[in-house]
Amino acid sequence: MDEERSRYVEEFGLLFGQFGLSRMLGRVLGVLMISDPPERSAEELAEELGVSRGSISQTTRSLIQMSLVQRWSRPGERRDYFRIKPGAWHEIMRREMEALGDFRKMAERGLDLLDSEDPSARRSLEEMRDFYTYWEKEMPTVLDRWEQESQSRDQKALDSAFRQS
Amino acid sequence: MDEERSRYVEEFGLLFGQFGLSRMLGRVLGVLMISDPPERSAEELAEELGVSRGSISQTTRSLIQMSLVQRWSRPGERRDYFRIKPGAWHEIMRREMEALGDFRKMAERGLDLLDSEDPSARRSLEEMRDFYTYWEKEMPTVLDRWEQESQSRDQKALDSAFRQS
DNA sequence: CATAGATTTCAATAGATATTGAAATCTATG
DNA sequence: CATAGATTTCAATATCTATTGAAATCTATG
Repeated sequence: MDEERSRYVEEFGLLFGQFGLSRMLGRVLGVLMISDPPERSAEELAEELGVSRGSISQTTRSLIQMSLVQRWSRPGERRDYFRIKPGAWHEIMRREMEALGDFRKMAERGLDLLDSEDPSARRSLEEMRDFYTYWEKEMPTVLDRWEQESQSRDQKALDSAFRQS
Repeated sequence: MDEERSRYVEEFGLLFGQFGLSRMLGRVLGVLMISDPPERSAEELAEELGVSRGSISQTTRSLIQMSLVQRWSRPGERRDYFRIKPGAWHEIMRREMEALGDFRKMAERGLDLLDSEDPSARRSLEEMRDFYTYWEKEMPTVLDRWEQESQSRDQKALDSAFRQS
C-alpha cells in the first residue's frame, strides 16, 4: 500500500475515533472502502495495515456483528474475504438513531430524580427530554426517505453483484 | 449526594462515553442537570464527584468552550458558578451535523484515490458520499424546525431567568 | 496595591484500552 | 478422518488517556 493510501486509511481511522468508535474499526473499513477488487482476506488486511492477525480477527468480528462488513468466500478457496456490506452507512446512522432514545430516557430519569417543582431547576432536563423526543420522531422519517430515494441505486448494486457471482 | 444521584451521574458519564465524548464531561453535565438551584461552584462539583479541583477546572473549561455550560457569578461573591447553557442539546446536535461533512469529504477523497473505474470497486464510496450529502442537506432543515417549534419554550425560560435575577 | 480565596496549569502517575503472538481451535479437502 | 491452511482466543504487555495535587497565577476587595 502506497504512502497516500496509508495516510487515507489512518485518517479514516481517526474519523471513526472522533466519532466514538475504535480507530482500528475505521482503519479496516478504510482499507476495504478503497480496495479494488472490493474484498480482502484477513491476511491481506493484516499485511496492508501492519498489524497482527489477532487484531484483524477481533476487528472483523465486530464489523460483521455491527452489520457493516460481510464475509465473502470464493468457491474452491479455503480462505475468507471481507467486504463492505451495502447499506453500511445507513446502518451506522440507524445505530445513532437508537442512541437518541437513551438520551431521552436519561432526561426522564433525571426529572423523576429531581423532585423539585422549581421550573428553573427542571428547565435543562425538560429541554433535553423534548429535544430528543423530537429527534426520535424525525430521524426515522428522514432515514426512510433516504431509503426510498436510493432505491434505484440499490437495485443497480444488486444487479452488479448478480452479474459478478 | 445520595447513592441514587451518584449512580445517575455515573450513567450520564457512561452515556457520554459511548457517544464519543469523555466520561468526565458527562459526569459534570449530569450533576448540573439535576442540581437545584441549577448552578454549582467548582468546589461543589469536585466534592460531589469526589475528584480533584484540577480535573473540574479542565472539564468546565471544555464544556464552556463547547458552549454547553456557562459561568455564573453572583454579585458580592468571589467564587464562580457553572450552569447548563440553554440550547446545550441543540449545540451538541449541531456539532454532530458538522461531522457529517467530514464523512462526505472522506468519501470524496477516497473516490479520487481509487482511480479504478470498476463500478463494483467504487460502489461503497459512492454510497457513502451520497448518503452523507443527503444528511448534510436534511439535518439543518430538521434542526431549524426544532428551533421554531421550541421558540415559545425558550421565551418562557428567558422570562424565568429574568424573574430570578 | 496587598491580601486571601479561588482557579488554573502541568509534570507525574494511576488506570484503562488496544495490540500482540503463540497455542488452541476450526474447516475444507483428498 | 488425517492434514494443513486459516482463524480465533486470550494472557501478557505496550500504549494511550485521565487524573491528581502542589505550585503558579489570577482576581475581587478593603
